[in-house]
Amino acid sequence: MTQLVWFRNDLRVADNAALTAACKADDPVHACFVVTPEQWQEHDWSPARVQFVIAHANALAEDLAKLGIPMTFLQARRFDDSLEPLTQLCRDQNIARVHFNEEYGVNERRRDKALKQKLDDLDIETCKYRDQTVAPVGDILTQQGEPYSVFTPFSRRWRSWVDETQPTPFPIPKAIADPVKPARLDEIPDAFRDAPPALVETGEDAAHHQLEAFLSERAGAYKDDRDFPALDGTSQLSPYLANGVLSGRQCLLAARQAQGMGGNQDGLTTWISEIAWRDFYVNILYHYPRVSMHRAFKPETESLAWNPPGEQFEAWKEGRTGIPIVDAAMRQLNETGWMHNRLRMVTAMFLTKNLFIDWRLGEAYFMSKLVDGYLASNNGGWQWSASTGTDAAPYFRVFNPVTQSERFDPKGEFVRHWVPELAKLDAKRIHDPSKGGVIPGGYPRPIVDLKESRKEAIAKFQALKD
DNA sequence: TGCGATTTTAT
DNA sequence: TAAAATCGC
Repeated sequence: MTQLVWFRNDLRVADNAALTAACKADDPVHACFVVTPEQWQEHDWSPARVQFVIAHANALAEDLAKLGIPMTFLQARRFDDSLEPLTQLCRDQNIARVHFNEEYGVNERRRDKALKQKLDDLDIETCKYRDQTVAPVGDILTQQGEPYSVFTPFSRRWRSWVDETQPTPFPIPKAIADPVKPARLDEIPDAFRDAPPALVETGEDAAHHQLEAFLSERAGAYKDDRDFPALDGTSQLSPYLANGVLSGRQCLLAARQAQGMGGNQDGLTTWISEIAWRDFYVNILYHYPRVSMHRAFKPETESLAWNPPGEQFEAWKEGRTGIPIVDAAMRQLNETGWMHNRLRMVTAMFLTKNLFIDWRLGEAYFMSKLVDGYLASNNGGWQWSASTGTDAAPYFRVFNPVTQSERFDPKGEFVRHWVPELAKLDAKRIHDPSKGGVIPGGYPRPIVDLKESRKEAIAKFQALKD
């Protein structure tokens, strides 16, 4: 009776429901991971993310090898092509049960359903686990048994679920056999060769060190510092979370322990609510699959006539809009594969409201660059900014990127770092160099009038009501 | 986590 | 008369 664990978006040995279940019986355990480059391209995975995933799939194979669990790396072009090698592996290894943790994108769900049917025919059992979130997906519901579509009541319910349930992470399974030689993926698929340098260290241990360092050194100031992109105010754990090297549950438990030890309660509470946001958006994806099918959560916004993406879209992508904070943020994204969260909102709102370009194009571009690209959160964030989503920004509440820059980068340090053309401007002028004085050579004038475009966007949303 | 116009309030 | 509160997009 050999057990197979299929790893996908859960590249960890600690706190892994599928792995824990597979190791429970006294049976041999095998592991596998499927490389699907064309599917990844269709899903706009970035080179940074693919390289992160491959590095962590290798690290996982090493950790599993120490537990006596051999890893097989399978190759397929797309999800559809992955069923055949998976079932072949099951036959070769005489697998009795396949264990995996659920994923919630439509293509992933279709793939898993098709695999289950195939395995049923072969008399192989399929065991799936709701391990992507802190509270199992689908369990946080209103008193009427409906899914929440507003964050605040969701998070209240989520918090009391956490208090009642006191979830604890699964420990790393004990070794089930002698160590084996780890398998290794050496090839990076061609499309993903060109990536920025790794943002964070590789491996589950490194992820846990970073979590501990954040909680002991910076989480206390999180509430005060997290909105200032020039500060090191955020946890920087998102690449690990997005790809399952860390679980939300591990982060939550570590944060609650830090709270119990008297850490700054406000900072930790604010950070915990970010973990709740992650669960919230995964639940939205689960209950409303249309959001992962390029559809708006709010159907009436489907009729908005977005501007065709032309030169303005190119300028946004490349960080030459003439709005310094937008350009600084886009250059940070392009050069590092990561963007500060406040700036994700600022740049997304600028694209969707001031340039009035379809949020789907921005969503796809972010995915194509981010090392922490995570369907649920990225889609949720974009639809929030575009006012097409659940609990979205009201359409009339449009960020002014210059005001945001003055408020959250008051000395202009962040802008100065990423837009060196403007380095000589003082803190008064750097947020809006087109306002009086000479614009430094090579830096463009704003490609859009912020005031006018804001008014037009509000009018277009207003017209939906008539 | 908006902004600007208008009305009300404090002195 | 200026600051604060309120209103509507």
